[in-house]
Amino acid sequence: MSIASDLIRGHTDTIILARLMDSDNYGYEINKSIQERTGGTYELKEATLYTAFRRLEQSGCISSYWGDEQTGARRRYYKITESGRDKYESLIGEWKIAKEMIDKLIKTEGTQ
Amino acid sequence: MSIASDLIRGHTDTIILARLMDSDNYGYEINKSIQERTGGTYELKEATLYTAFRRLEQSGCISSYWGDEQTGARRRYYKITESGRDKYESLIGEWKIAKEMIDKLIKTEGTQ
DNA sequence: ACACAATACCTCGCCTGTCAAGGTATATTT
DNA sequence: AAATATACCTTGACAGGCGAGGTATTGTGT
Repeated sequence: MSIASDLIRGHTDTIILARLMDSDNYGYEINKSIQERTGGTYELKEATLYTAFRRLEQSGCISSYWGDEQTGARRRYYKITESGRDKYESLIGEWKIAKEMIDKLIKTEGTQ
Repeated sequence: MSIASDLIRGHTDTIILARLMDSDNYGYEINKSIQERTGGTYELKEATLYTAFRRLEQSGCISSYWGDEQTGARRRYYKITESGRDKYESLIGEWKIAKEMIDKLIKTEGTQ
């Protein structure tokens, strides 16, 4: 397994929502853009990715529609909803808190 | 559930190992020290804590022994092993990488 | 012409970690 | 006598990640 797969767990939704903040996009491309951002270090597994899409759609954070490609494989595009944008902002906030908390917790120096 | 329980997932082992780097300690006290460090914001649930102890002991990161208290409830003390110290250092390294990676992945700005 | 890789989607079932809910036993406080 | 705090533990359910499998279309290499 790669370096940090378990550490990323719980951030999948945030990562996907972030990719949809600027513009609609489809699964395969979203995944590639994630790989590019980490220089190939990290990639969402397809099963994880599509599971997350279902979860996010069910909870109203994203909606989906089929693209009208004349050629090539069909693409399902995802669009972030207003509620999804709110969710993203709140997840970002949680991450900031969690980051500080973890840093506090994994250091060896005594309290204070 | 509290703010960031799912985001901490995967760091439990690191958090526990960190608490044992300086000195041996027992479960209940370890958990209290974790609560104190976050000002009560976060606490490991007991089931999670003891599951983690089993896991860490099985993988050779910690060893355990019963304290010789003359009074009060019995205490099982945990001691970090050499291999546990190595593991801790490597987990810290992974955290640094993961932290940067997540920061890259959850931002909305374009690549580069 | 034919095989293979790449694009693009999807599901099933296992594994692992978390945790609610329950339990035990001792010591102290009310 | 009852409640609280200390201190340990297990069981079973649940959720997320992902390996392994699948479908269909288009482009590339020989």
